[in-house]
Amino acid sequence: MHLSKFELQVMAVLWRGGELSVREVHEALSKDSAYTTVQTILQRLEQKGAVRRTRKVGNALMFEAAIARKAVHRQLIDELLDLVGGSQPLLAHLVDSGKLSVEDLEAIRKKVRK
Amino acid sequence: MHLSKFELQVMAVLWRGGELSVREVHEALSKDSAYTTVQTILQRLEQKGAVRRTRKVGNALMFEAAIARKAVHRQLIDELLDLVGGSQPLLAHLVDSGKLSVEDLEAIRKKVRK
DNA sequence: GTCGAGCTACTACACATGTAGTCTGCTTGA
DNA sequence: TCAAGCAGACTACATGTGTAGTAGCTCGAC
Repeated sequence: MHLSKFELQVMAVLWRGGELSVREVHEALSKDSAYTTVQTILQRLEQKGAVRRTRKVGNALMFEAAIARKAVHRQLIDELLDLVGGSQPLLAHLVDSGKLSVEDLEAIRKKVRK
Repeated sequence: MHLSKFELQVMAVLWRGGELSVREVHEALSKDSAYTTVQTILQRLEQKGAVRRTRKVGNALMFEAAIARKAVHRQLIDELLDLVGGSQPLLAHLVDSGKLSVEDLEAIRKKVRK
């Protein structure tokens, strides 16, 4: 399954918020897009099986993520690794651009040990 | 500027190979796509300013990358960081999926020191 | 019971992308 | 010199994606 950039943003909202209505997702997205646009994306996500309807609250349908955030993120990361040529180059880039500090590395090293 | 997945694959070939003809790029891509498809992609990349023609060798045009691999990769990585929520989660994923060893971390740590 | 606000379902459209065919012209070897 | 072949230019098309409007239904308040 492939999710577009906007679809991923909507998924991110659902992963954070759990069960949400279209309106709630729309508000979480800072309203850069129209309400109906968010609605359409949610519909497409449902067709793709990434999201499911749970119940109706008043007039509104509630949606929740139907796929795991971890799985999706892992796939994204794997694709990126292919493009940049592995973990080493990726980390090198992060260090270069100052996005990875010695403290970050230390924290991860502890995790690996466990 | 936004490059699609296939466009990125073509760029990767050019970053590796330097100045190449359409045929050479096509062969480097394992011929999963038709020759003319690669031709089209190269054309689009040229329109986007990601690639430029250098000279003619016999009948064939030669192409080379007009944008730096580093800059493109950095952008890709930044986008991914946004999606997964920063370096920490990214590294955590890498560790989880066994793509990041203690040795990798050690190597990077040395780099940071420098 | 009725009406209005809000929500869904359906439809639409432009642009990006992956894919590739065809036509025409240049190049080079015979 | 002339033809065969290779290459470029142009064209085409299905699908994905971002974007949003409209029509009609539903629920709650009065």
